Amino acid sequence: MTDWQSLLNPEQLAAVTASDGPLLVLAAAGTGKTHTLTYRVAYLIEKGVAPQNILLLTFTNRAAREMLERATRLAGPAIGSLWSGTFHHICHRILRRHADKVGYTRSFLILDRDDANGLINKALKARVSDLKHFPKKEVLASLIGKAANTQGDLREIVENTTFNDPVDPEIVLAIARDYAEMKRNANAMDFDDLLVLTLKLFEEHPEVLQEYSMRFVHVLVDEYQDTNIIQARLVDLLASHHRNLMAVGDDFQCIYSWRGADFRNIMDFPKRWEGCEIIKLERNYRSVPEVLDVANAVIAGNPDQFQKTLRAVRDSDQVKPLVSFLRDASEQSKLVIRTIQRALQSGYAPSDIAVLYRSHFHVVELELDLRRQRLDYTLTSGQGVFESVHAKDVIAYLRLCSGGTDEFAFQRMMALMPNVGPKTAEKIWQKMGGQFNGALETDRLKLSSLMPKKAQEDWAVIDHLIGEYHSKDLEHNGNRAVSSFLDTWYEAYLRRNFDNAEDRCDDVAALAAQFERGKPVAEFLYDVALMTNVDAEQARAMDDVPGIRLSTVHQAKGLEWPFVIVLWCNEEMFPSGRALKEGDDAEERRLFYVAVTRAKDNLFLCVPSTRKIAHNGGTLYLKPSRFIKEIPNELVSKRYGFY
DNA sequence: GTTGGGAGAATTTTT
DNA sequence: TTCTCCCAAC
Repeated sequence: MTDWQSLLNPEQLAAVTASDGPLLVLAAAGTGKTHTLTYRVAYLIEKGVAPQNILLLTFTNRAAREMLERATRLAGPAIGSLWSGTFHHICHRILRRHADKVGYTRSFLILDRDDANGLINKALKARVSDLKHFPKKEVLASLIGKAANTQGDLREIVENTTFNDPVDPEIVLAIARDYAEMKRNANAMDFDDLLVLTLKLFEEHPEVLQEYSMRFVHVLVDEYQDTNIIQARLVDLLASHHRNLMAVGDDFQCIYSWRGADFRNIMDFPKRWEGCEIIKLERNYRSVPEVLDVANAVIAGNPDQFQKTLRAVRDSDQVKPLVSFLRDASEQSKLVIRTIQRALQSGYAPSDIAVLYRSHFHVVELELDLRRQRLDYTLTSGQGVFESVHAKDVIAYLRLCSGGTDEFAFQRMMALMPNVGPKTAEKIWQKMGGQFNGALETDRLKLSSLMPKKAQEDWAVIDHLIGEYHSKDLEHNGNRAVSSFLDTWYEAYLRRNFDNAEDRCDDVAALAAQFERGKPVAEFLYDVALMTNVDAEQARAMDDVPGIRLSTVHQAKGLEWPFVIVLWCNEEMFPSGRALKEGDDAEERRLFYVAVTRAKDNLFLCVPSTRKIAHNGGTLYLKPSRFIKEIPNELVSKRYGFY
């Protein structure tokens, strides 16, 4: 028997050993949320609950992996049969079994953002002639996504949004309908559909819901404050039979409302789950009191929260967080680099240091300077490896190899052929009768005969590869399939078309290396579809020595570093001007709170006073962030200029 | 219909 | 500085 008492503080112990029934754990930053959740899993298993009767829902793959690893260490390998993963993963898993009940086949495809935007663009072009005075595909995608994630009325959303030019909601509705129809015809779901259709499945097929709600005796949800209405509803349904629901979250850290997250879900949890127990975790093990004082001061600016105060467990180190007022980006860069070098000299490892910022473009200049100084860093924001064109090409090739009808992979491969553009590709697709299965020789022969003369030679190579690696051979030869593709054709293609072909090849090789762990290709392809650049970087960093971490605040949630530097604490930057246009500053303040609470020992806040405007070279004056002004003077040291 | 050049715009956060 | 769109030439 495990001695839980010696491993946990009284509040954590209460949460871990809570009896059956609904339970809300309000866990402030750094109070051992993950710790508590993993011990809860281990406790349940020790108590005799079978792992396959436990469902653990998270928001990121990283959190899922981390908790599973830790719980395995506590409870042993049997834990493998526990269901854990992101909402999207679990929904995906469920839909693979029941997709036929919501109008799809079980071999449905998953659209990434580019695929989805491409379809929307198609609908847009068909409906609107004057594209200059109509919202772009990205804007339309976000409107449609907002409607899906909030289960709201698209017309209302359009009517309540301000555009440069007046927009007829009818046209947007028509485009949304076209988009939905195209998805269905292609047997494809976007990310939102995974959630929406699972909910639909449960609501329309009580027998399916019953199977899962009976199976999951215990449902545990991490980061509950970031659930949107669909996710909250899914959780309610899944836990409806046994009523053993443990929701863990921190309303202070709700930072995804632009994606439909609604922190009222956590505020209303006690109402929806009557008689639920509430436990607050407020003892912070992470940070020195100087950092926590700032964090508490920052969040005090927000109304409408569960009252929680971070209480330090650690002793003071007598060093207050530092606010540095600087002239411009280059001075900021210099200061950051000097700070990093001093930290390294005093014995910190590069991986102890993180540089955080509101938006990816804030870090571009610093990245160049770090490279010049030959400091190792890991950048996780911006476009990830899996989002790059070349990675998608390779994935499309793998999808074709693995058989089944996949119009998106088909179109992408066609576009790589010389003299084949969108029109020809579409024509060939039609002549193929709207299908191509790489596993069927008849399909491959037919396709080869339809290729234009100029593309024949290139296609013959690909056709040969697909033939060689079709379904059954492919299963455990993913990396070989990819390296053959690279060696016999794609590398040459890259060299012909790009001057950074080397880098692209490296990315592809890294992708091939993902197979080394013996994962079947089909599974790999599903994972890739739901993977983010954070996951990609992490997979890569496993072998490398991780350097200084450069990350957006969003990606930094749940992580901690001894040294944290926050860039661009200015109005318009942090809080972001765009976000302010959408609503009040409460969410930006929560985001700033998340940034501050990542720091264990040292916190540096940078406040440059100007920035360059990228295109015309002009200079823009920036006020210090309101969040800096809200911190009482005595809680921080202030430094002006670069010494 | 495709391709490549050139001009122009643009920079939130992510499953 | 990097992607994206538009137009003109093959």
